[in-house]
Amino acid sequence: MPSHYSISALAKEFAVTPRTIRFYEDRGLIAPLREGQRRIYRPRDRVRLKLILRGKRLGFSLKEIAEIIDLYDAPQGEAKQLRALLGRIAARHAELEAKRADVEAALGHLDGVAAECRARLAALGDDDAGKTHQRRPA
Amino acid sequence: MPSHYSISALAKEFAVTPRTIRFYEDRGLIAPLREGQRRIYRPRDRVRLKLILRGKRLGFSLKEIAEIIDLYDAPQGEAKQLRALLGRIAARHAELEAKRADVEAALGHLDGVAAECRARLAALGDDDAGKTHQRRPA
DNA sequence: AGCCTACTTTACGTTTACGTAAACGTTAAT
DNA sequence: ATTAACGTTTACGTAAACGTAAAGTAGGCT
Repeated sequence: MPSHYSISALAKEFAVTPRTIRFYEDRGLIAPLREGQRRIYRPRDRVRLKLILRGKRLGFSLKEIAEIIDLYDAPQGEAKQLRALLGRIAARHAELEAKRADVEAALGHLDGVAAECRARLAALGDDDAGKTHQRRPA
Repeated sequence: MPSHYSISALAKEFAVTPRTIRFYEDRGLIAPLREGQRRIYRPRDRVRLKLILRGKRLGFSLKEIAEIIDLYDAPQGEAKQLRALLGRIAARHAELEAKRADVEAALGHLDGVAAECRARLAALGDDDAGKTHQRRPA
């Protein structure tokens, strides 16, 4: 595991363009070191990029992602601040639980359609309708 | 449960603007009846809207959502088409599973930060650090 | 030296998903 | 009869998240 990366190395690893990574930096989501003009990414920068992309996959905006990542990077401070932090964490937790519920619902719906689909296939006299997902009949 | 809805009724129920609903229609995601000029939404249109908004919350584009909803609305056809449909359903299923994994990972990460946060609170001599999420000490 | 490759900044272009304003029709209430 | 509430179409505006092109820099190879 390298101790630092070039922008194109990271871009390649996560299948994004350098432009994208620079854009995230412009929005304050990531802050690599500089060696002259060039950007040097440490492992922690790599982790941040990973978190950013996961956030994107979950449908968060870059602004929201910035707030979420800040949660991770700020577990210092006094009791009062820590309490406030816990509050914001709880809020994000609730959001994620809601998102999980959405995923479950969508999966349930989809499985329902799949079942109906296989049923129709079976009704058409297809003898191997379960190729894709069904358990083998005992 | 009403047998049909006006655009503003639906808009209010789902906390979106009429403009949004018309836009979805423009993109072919929904197709209400017309009574003269006015749009009349049946329960099935309401369901579609619900599915659209869930898709949005999960980070799908309207184009992807259109394809997904089409899966739900097309479980007819011949064996060959049904098999193709099952294939597309399986692909979407995999996407959703991946999304679920992302949610789980994010929740895990978040819980880790929360735990660390509570630990620091405790270390600061705070006696009630678990207000937000922790189980009561026996 | 000359060229290639990777990196940089600057800036304008593009797509998606709507917001917003204009101008108008229909029904219901005052 | 007029105002209000709700609906319609058309069209331009906008924020987010990049794409893309231009023009320059810096190190390495031959």
